Amino acid sequence: MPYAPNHKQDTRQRIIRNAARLFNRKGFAEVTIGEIMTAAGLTHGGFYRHFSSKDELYAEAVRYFFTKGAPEPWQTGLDVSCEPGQQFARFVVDAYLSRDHLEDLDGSCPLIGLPSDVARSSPLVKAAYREVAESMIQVFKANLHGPKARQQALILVALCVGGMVLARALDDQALADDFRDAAHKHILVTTGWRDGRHGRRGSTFVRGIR
Amino acid sequence: MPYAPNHKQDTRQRIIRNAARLFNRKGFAEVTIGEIMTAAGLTHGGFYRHFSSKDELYAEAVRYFFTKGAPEPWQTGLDVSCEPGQQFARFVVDAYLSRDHLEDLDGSCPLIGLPSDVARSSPLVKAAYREVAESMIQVFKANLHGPKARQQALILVALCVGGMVLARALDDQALADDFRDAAHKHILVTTGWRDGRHGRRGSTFVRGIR
DNA sequence: GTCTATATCTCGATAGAC
DNA sequence: GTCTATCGAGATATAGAC
Repeated sequence: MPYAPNHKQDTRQRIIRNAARLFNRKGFAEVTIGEIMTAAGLTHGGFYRHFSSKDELYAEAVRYFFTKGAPEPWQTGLDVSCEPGQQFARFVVDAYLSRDHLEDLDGSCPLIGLPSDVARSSPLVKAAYREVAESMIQVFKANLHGPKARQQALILVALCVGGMVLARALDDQALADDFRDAAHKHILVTTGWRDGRHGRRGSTFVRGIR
Repeated sequence: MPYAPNHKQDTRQRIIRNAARLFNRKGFAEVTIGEIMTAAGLTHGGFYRHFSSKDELYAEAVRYFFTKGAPEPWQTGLDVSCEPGQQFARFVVDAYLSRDHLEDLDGSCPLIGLPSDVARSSPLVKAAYREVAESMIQVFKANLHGPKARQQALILVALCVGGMVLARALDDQALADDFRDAAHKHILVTTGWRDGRHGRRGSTFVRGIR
């Protein structure tokens, strides 16, 4: 018996992990199944023993980010989704709008890596995308107060995603940085989390976040 | 002489117009040249007498929105880019975050229809995308005051784009509406343009905008 | 469970007639 | 300027050996 009991599960996870990376970097249509399988150390013939279609894998790959792919502290926060105080939410904002995150084409949040791809995808994929969005809303909402906590959380998510999506699509790094900084400052000021300085110490603060 | 003097120009414009619509709806990779040419009433063989590659057409299609594709008042504002008062900027925000705009998959602003596609495209395409983004920044900036006018304009753009990009990618219409409304209210309140009611009269206010 | 081999299809781009 | 015809590359998905 040459296969370990959970060998297939491991292989499946390896496929998903590599698919998430490749989809994030190149988009859905531009990645081939053969490419994914090769990256996972397999040949493309065996793909259909794990997934019934490329689309099904796509949904799994989107979900992957917040189940296994996100950095450690983000991970933790998503599980409990109500860490004490504002420390964690502040950490997420810093990390999300950081240059590291902008440049991490492989491992970034799918919310900013795949928005227009998902908008045109199957319900299966959109559902996975919504799960990620809702968990992000929850993270912010848990650290806000008052009756408008949810509405404010939505604004923070829209600002984080909007700022990063634009920064990603722009060839002009100065303009991209302006978008990130403006969004970051505005969030810190309107939430009262801090006086609103970023830029200078932003990148060191979140170094290693991916 | 069976061809009118500007026949080629007209044909070229017809190709671009149909390409913009198809790219917006289906994404870059999912649209074939044959499909575009058929929509323009031609066969795909003649394509390369107008464009040297699919990529070149893509850049033209992105640019098309704000040179010819946007609704009339938006058009006007983009040309002059400094209408008097806040009336025009307010109009743009209403229209941008409207349900009509959300549902207009063919004719929407490329900023929200193609962000992740453009992020992975050639410098040519990204340059066109930047032109659209910068013109939108200008529209807002011209209607804001003080030394922070530009920074505030960036925030408005990020909120408009972020809110709509998320709304587009979500299968849940209630959540999509929440994002649009939250972004809209927040903009009106922080700019002081109005007290911040949307939703109920939002769609009638911008009816006919596309 | 994973391999090789292949059927079937579709695309971008070119060539040459009209 | 636009057509028809076609090349060559590369895709998804399947079949069957091991």
